[in-house]
Amino acid sequence: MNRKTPVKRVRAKQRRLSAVDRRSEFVTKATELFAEEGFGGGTRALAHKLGVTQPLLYRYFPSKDDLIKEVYRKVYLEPLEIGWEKVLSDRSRPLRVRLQEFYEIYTDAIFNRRWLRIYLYSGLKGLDINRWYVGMVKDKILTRILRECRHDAGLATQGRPSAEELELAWVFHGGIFYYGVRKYIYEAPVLEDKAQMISDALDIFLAGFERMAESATDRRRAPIKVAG
Amino acid sequence: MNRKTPVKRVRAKQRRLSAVDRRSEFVTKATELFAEEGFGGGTRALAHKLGVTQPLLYRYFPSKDDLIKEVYRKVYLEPLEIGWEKVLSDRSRPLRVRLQEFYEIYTDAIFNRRWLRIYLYSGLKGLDINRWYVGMVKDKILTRILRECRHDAGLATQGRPSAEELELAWVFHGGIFYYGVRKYIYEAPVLEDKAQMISDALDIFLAGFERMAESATDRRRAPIKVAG
DNA sequence: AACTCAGTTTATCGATCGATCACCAGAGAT
DNA sequence: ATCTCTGGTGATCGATCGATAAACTGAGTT
Repeated sequence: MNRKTPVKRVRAKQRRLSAVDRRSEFVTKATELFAEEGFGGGTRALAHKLGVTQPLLYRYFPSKDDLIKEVYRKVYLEPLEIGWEKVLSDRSRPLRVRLQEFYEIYTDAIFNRRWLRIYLYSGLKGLDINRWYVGMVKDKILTRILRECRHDAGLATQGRPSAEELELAWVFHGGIFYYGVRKYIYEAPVLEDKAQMISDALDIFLAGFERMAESATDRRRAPIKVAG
Repeated sequence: MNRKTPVKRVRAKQRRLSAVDRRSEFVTKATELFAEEGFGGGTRALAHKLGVTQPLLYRYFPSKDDLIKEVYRKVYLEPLEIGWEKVLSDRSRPLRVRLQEFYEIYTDAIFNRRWLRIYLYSGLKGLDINRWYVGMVKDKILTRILRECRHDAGLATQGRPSAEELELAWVFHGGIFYYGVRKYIYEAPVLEDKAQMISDALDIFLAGFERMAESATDRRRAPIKVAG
């Protein structure tokens, strides 16, 4: 072993891809990696997942941060492609059925390990896109649900929902969301029948909304609150 | 400037602390740091927060991981010091009042940026302590609440709650928890009156539980579910 | 057969990370 | 005044990080 053996370096069969394919493969695998390791996941580990070397990343993205932004875009925008608004607003079907179907579709889209973990990691970073998403949920989902509920209860559907109504909807929505967190982040045992969980949650939400609507018609402000 | 000036290196006034004080100061500041930066936060940044040098950390902790474990212990065990069970189980007071008070105390303890962020970060790491905490919530809080609810509704309080009951309680609990996440993690606007939010959430949960209890006495299994 | 050019690799840089070691400093005991 | 014990510092190591520069490779064009 005193001679520098010219081993010819059997290079792993270099798999060439088109630029667009390679780029999207980077984003896909980066989503997987960052979902597991957080955004601190290394560029070398990412390259390894693709079976390429690390500097190749920088032919497609100026920096790791740009790659991360692409991951955000993909993760946040992907589930939005399904048309939600229609399901909620189609008044030819009963409200209860619409809500059930909407939340089954919505949770089918976001209840998976990848989406939830990326969402939580990005939330902890306090990025604008996360605030944008929360605002979107409020405007496109909760406000719409409340409007339909008011319509269904024979109330005026004008203007914005009250802060208390909105909070009610948030607690309901958050309760369902937390089911996904428990199952896919904490990996805790949950009620297997997701549709049943949604149905039960809807039962109590709708009952609660009716109760609130009734007391709101009686008095101007419902003094339900019990002193702590 | 051609001579090596012996500037005498005015060393920052070395603030000596007792071993126990310094150690606990490390844990406290580490909690702050890790809450903001995640557990990837650097040991040098931590030392800087104490106004000491980085190697000093290793006189008190064998490794960064041991420090992290200490942070876990402190964060997870601190809010447990308040006696919860008593508030929930004191049947001399109305159930509604007990639940309201319990959740006000509980959320006072955990609804702050530090606790919630450490909790989420540790949850994403999938550590045992996180599973332990979730199990604790289930056994010490939700199961107890359900037992009191059953007692209040004149039902049998034997044995474990059904999976569906438990899920109902989880959705309720998760809805309240998500209020804290929205406020302190997403920093989104929330209904300012936390007690009001708890009161409203309790209203719909209790109404929902009664409904469920009624249908459970009628039929053996409530076929409420609407096909999706 | 020689040329071209886009996809990929090798080698390496500077910064930062957790961790180790030898040494320093100062309050209390003798 | 000296010794001792302990909290604290300075210097530095090896590993790993994101990023850059230059060289290589091979299918398509001429």
